Amino acid sequence: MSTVTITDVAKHVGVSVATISRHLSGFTVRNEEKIRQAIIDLNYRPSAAARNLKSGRTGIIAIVVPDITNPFFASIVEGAESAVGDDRMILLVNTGDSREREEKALTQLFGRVDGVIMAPLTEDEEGPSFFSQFGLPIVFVDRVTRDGEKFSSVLTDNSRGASVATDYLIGLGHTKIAMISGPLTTTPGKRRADGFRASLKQASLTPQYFIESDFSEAGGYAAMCALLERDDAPTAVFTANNLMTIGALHALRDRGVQVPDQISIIGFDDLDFAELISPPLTVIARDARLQGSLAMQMMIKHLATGVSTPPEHSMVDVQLVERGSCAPPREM
Amino acid sequence: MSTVTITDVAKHVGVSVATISRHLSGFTVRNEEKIRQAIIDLNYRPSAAARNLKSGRTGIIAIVVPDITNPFFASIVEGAESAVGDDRMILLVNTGDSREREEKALTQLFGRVDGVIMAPLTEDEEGPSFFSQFGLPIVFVDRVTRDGEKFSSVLTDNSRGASVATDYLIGLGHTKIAMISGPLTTTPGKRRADGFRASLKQASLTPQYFIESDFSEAGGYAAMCALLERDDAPTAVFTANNLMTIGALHALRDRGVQVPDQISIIGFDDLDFAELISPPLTVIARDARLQGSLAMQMMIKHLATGVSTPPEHSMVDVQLVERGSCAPPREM
DNA sequence: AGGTTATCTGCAATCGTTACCAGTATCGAT
DNA sequence: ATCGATACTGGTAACGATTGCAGATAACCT
Repeated sequence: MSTVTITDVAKHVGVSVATISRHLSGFTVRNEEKIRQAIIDLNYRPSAAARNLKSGRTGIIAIVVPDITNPFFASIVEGAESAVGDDRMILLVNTGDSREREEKALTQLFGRVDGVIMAPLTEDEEGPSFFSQFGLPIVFVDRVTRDGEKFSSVLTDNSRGASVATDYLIGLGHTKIAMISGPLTTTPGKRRADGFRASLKQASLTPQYFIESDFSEAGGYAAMCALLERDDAPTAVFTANNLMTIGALHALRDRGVQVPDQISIIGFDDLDFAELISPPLTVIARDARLQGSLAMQMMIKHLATGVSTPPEHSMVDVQLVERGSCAPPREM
Repeated sequence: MSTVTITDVAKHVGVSVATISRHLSGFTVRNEEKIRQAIIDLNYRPSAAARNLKSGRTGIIAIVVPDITNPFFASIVEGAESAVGDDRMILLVNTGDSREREEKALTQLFGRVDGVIMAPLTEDEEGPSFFSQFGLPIVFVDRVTRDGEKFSSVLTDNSRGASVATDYLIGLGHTKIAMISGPLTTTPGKRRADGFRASLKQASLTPQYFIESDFSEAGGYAAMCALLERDDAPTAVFTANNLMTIGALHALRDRGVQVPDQISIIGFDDLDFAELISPPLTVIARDARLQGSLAMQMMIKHLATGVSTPPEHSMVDVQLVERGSCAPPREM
């Protein structure tokens, strides 16, 4: 099969390997045309492995996500892909949100990739040395670590997003407002919970309907069921991510609870089909594709300017997309 | 930084590099414990590039998809990830369904990966030599090429799926049945159209409402609009993939057309939120995760058994998931 | 003790490319 | 004709790991 090396091409043309190499690197050489032809004739493709070994670079950037089937992360990846350029490729790692797999991935990634974009949910618990030890450029997406000063990041204003959602419900007249939260050990989980609590406090309400869940559809379902079983059920609920929103909606549907007549619901992160749901879903939206693209741009810039450049941080905005799943409480 | 080589470790322990290498490869050597300690102390990680160069293997398998934000492909990738094992990783290429990017990817992939799982929509037009020239093991997902005998594949019974959908609509009493088809240049596009036509013919109906679209949400939207503008509009529509189904539903919603009262709709490929739509969407479903996992298993098996093994082909089944978006035609 | 395995070791070649170094041909200017 | 500058060229040492070979040491047997 295709085990043609630069030496074969050199022999075929009758020049040295150095000349072929120079041609490949874009320098002008004497037998341009003959070389070009020989490369095609022999079906020669430079060995990426050998190049990596010499240059120390691989042209591959890794993206670590907890769950690629979550539309939010799929969009992150797609955004990153769109910004990756012609000379680099993306290596995807799906951790299933397991800390162990994440760590193993980082170890395996070393030497295979030039940098890593990390968009997982788990919070760093290892302290400052953990990520630094790998000696890899890292850009974090929506995650804060104790290594914060050393790595770039693309963040969401999570607490503001949660506040906007909560304020919106308060503005509609709700007082019995629930939150189905993500794990408080994660950056987005914690920040969104903070925003929720802050808004309630501002309105002199207490967070009596706060449930910590796990960002999964099943978790959202279970949490919603728990809320509905209370004697004094809430009239509005804020779900902290897209999957839990879907789970909660399933629960409401299964119980025959009418939205927004009996309960209002607002989710964090938009969904492609939010308008198709009945009623159309009101959400806090942000541009995931942009976040992915921004992260990739940072990485490329970092790779170009060298290791010594100080880390950058950018914050993408959130906005309320009002559709039909929230209304004033029925009876007050 | 971490530019520790095997030589450094060898010096540190006071043995030759060969010994370290053997330890790394699992052979028993004399100073096990000292070596283990030195590796930790120096934070040594073997260079993947050097290993690749020697062994000719990278431990990376590429997956080429047209659009990672399409839930179907996200599930394919997730399934493949789940089957990849501890010693390999996945490199993702998002082609945006561009034939050009696909070809470029294949070129770049050579030498970087041990094999490629191709799940793109574009049909091979280059003839038998195109994929073979790269000398890479390839497993195709839901795609037939002229190189068919040389490569393994995981296929869907597309034409049966389309027939089941069409027969279902016919069984409900529909005669004015539309199909919003994918491009006929793609395997799934063509096969699904074939199944649709075959079923109509069986029932002595003519495919007068057949529209060839592009598997995109916008395409589905436009096609649905075109159908609705006809004087003699269809009473049922079969959309050939998930994105076009979403587009068609948006069109119906925007026009205020009631489903299933005024029109019945059945889609190909299930959606997470199909039950949340009102009415819940009836679809032809298949197990995308399984397809991805199967493809990866084939690849790993192929890599293990060597190049000479004959290609395998497997076919995953489709099934009708009846929900609420189809009903008998109102007026006949 | 002597001989035979068995086990481990270091040396050095190798993988395919790039980059440094020195060498040669070509050219124009004197 | 000589000189220097310019433009290419080929030889070769890296890059960091693996592996066949042969030598060394230890273990075992008679």
